[in-house]
Amino acid sequence: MPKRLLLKNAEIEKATHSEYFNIGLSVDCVIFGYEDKQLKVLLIESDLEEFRGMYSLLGDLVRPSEDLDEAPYRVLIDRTGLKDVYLEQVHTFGGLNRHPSGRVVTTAYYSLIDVQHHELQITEHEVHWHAVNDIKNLAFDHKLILDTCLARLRQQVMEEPIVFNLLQEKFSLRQLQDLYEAILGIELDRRNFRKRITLKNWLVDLNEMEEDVPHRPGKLYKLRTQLRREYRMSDKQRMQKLVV
Amino acid sequence: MPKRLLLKNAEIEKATHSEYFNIGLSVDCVIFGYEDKQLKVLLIESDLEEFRGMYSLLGDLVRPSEDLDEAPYRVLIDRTGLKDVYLEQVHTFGGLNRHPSGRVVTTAYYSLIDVQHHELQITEHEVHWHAVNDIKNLAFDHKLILDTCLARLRQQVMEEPIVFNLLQEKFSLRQLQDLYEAILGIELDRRNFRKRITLKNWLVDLNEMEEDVPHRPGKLYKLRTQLRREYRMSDKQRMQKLVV
DNA sequence: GCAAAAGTGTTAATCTTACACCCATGC
DNA sequence: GCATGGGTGTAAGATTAACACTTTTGC
Repeated sequence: MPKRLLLKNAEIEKATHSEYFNIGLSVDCVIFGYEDKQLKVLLIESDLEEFRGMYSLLGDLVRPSEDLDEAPYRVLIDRTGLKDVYLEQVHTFGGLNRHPSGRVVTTAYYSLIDVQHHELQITEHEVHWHAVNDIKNLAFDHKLILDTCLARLRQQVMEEPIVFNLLQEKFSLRQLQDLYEAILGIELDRRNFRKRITLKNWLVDLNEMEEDVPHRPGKLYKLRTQLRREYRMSDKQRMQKLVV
Repeated sequence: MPKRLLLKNAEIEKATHSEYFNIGLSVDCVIFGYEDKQLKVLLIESDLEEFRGMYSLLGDLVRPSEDLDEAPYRVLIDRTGLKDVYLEQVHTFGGLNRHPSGRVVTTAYYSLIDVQHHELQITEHEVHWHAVNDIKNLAFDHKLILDTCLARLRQQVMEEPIVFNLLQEKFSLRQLQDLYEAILGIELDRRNFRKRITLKNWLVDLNEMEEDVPHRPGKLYKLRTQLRREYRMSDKQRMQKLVV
């Protein structure tokens, strides 16, 4: 007899499977910043004995009454004081033994923030910026998570104007190029770079110049206002916009 | 006093947060197939009262002792009898009220299978192929999941030789082009299509001809063996290969 | 005047697109 | 012999890659 013909309601379904509601769910944030011409990521010294002396990403368990996509915002606000950050879900890691506390599945997000943002406050003194290139290993499977997010960032950066979240509002083309080079890990031709950026029509010429540079100052630009609005949003918010 | 300086061990950490281990985790599979020049997806009539008469994706709760990435394989084997399928994790959906049974977060995968595979057996008679283009709505948030997976498939298809998982081993260029058109929803120029495919060097000419076609038969090709090995693997397996 | 970086254009190569005719087969 | 799709090449346009010199400023 095909049991599927008997409709169940959701309450019965839940009771039947209650033993399955026994997996922890967390989010981990790869918070990228840009400083000293290097791509950096915010890490905290692990507070677990098992990973003494190692660093880990910033994350937290998802609360039972919070949307999955809200959790990384909470983490960002708690750890950096910043809201309205750019956030993108990347991948969910669910290996059986990835966490010593038991079964914890984690959804990884990456975030781009301006390290000079006036509201940025990293209060905990165990939290620091680390150059991505210098990171050899991390607690848990966080090195894999970092690598996955970095690969995704590199891919996205070629297509959409998201890197501006890593810069202050005003920047020169040289600063922008340095940033692309830091993210992609390659050198770019200056003329071709400027041509491509111009073609994309992302920028507004501010008719201002750099100041206090020990050489000929460059022009300052900013991201077009409409794009800045669009690409400071998370992918979730963009997705909702698509639906409307 | 900064509490973070007191190292916790994992056991204490778990005890502290036990109330958080109260979220269900499931996987949902968007199983794509190709038949009658249409992209199809495998759906089941919902067995929940709340969604009576609606269809939903094939999914299941993740077992406490199973890797997240193994769960969709189990679903595939249970529902289709197929193993070694192409599977790719796409996105995790964790809205608060997405499931009437309570808090269930789901990780969506898409899969590509050959509807003519000799081992394919869809035993449950509530499970059927549906043309993707005809699907207007689904139970839960499954329409959103389907759309997200379709968008990802369209993107991947342009870059990597994965569509061959939807075809039998031998195929003509016409069949291949029809498939691309079905997935992308656009028409392609035959000459340019053949040129691009030739350039990519994905195919081996089998020196065989189509049979039983009511017109001039086309040549048959297959995917190069090495690529077939690589791209029948899931992204998890490919990722592991990268690490080695 | 020298060091440092800004700013700028052209050419060759590659890739993409659009497009039309003859050919082989089944009926 | 006719209907159906198989098979093929070329030219124009767009994109990308490589490459060097002059200008402006701070010191």
